[in-house]
Amino acid sequence: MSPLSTSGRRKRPYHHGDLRQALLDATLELLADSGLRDLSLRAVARHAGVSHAASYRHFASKESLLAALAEQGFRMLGQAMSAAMQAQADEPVARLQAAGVGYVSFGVQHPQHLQVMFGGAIGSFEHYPQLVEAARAAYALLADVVRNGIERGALRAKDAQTVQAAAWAIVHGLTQLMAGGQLCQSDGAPLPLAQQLALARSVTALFSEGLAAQRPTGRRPTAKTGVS
Amino acid sequence: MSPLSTSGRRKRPYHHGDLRQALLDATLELLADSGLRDLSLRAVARHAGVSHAASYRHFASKESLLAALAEQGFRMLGQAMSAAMQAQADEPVARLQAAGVGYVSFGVQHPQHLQVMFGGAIGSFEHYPQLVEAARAAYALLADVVRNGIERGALRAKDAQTVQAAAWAIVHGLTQLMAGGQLCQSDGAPLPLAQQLALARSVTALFSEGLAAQRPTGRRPTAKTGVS
DNA sequence: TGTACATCAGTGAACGCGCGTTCACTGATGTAC
DNA sequence: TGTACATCAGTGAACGCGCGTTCACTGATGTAC
Repeated sequence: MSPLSTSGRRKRPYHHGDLRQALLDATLELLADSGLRDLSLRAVARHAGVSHAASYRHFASKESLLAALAEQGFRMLGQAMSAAMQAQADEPVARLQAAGVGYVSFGVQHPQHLQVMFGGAIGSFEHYPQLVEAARAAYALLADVVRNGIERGALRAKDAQTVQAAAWAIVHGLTQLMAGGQLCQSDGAPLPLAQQLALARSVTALFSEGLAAQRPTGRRPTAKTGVS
Repeated sequence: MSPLSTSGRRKRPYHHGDLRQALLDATLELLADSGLRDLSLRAVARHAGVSHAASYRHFASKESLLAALAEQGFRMLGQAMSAAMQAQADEPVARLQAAGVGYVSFGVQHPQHLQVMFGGAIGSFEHYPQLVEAARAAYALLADVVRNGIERGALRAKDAQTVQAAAWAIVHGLTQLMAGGQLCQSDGAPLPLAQQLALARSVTALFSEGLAAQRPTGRRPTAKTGVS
């Protein structure tokens, strides 16, 4: 990216090349180390190797840097859900589950983005129209797959809004609980990624099968069922 | 509480009476006004009408004050779930739903507690054993009603852990999305309390009925169902 | 190809601020005798 | 009932700090001619 190699003791060129992205990257690294609470704009600049005033060439304020990162996060979330759904046949229950797994999968793999998106760092989304739009678009993916499933008679319908809220809530809650360390191993250590994804699959399966107009195996409880 | 009335220009007695609780209350009020991000111990003391050093007679640090508040929150959460369940007959599906409504109801009515409990203000719960215990106890209520329902054959069983995680996730997610303002009216205004509770009831009903071993009305889709 | 000049990215010093925490203190309380 | 004294809750000044933001500046780039 930078015109001169930074290796070999060459002094860093006066112009950075892509400081905007470098600041966003530095922010993610600091968030991974110490969390939102302790994040400062000065530390971000320090981490990116520039003076702390330099960031004002790219972001109007600390909050607007975080808003840019949150926007990036919502786009990534949308892509994660889309990609997961496209790997499915055109079957509403399977697509709903896939979208849910995509949501959780994004969240547990990008907890820094999650913090900025949902951690209350941004006073009001309304000041950042592109952020509002990105968030809306991500939610719409989930809402659409639910609405479509209901219209096609594949999902039990109360009103669509209830089902949409429920679908959002379960994947959001699972993501937050795992990323926040509340849902963890019995010794308190966070679940390894593979187990997080496995839990995401089984929870979303439970939910979307419970929502299916027909029970998958007919009308008896699932094959796996057994009273212990 | 205070031995002399504070009205009538009587000067405030030197000893407060119950400064500990007054500091907790002041914290809640400031959280309601401006959120965790801007909360300072000095402002809390100012709000409670004492010098900013006084709080160190009651809390070792800012974080330990927040931990005390979080602990209080988890106890309230547990009470809200217990109370809601006790209003039900001894029927697992209804009790699960009631516990869920209790969870959401607590959260949307005490968003300041929620921030302290789940907002990342406390670096590590492990430093506060009573907090860990209160959080564990609250979760156990939800986990127990699920386990009991499965053992009695009233809830479909994958493994109990999946169902417990799913139950926790859906009520937690719904709470966070409503308290955080993400789940709101079409004009962006937060839902009024009555609608929040109504949504809590319908979402938890959808979930717990989807989980019931038998569909409530037999084996056809719910009475309300209709393709739009 | 060479030069003047507008543009703009990054610098470094400075502003003013409020923070968390510590400390030696003072005022009030209650208990032992 | 009265007094000495230990206890402890609250005070106010101080410490040291890093923060977000602004400003006049300088170095680099690229374009018009």
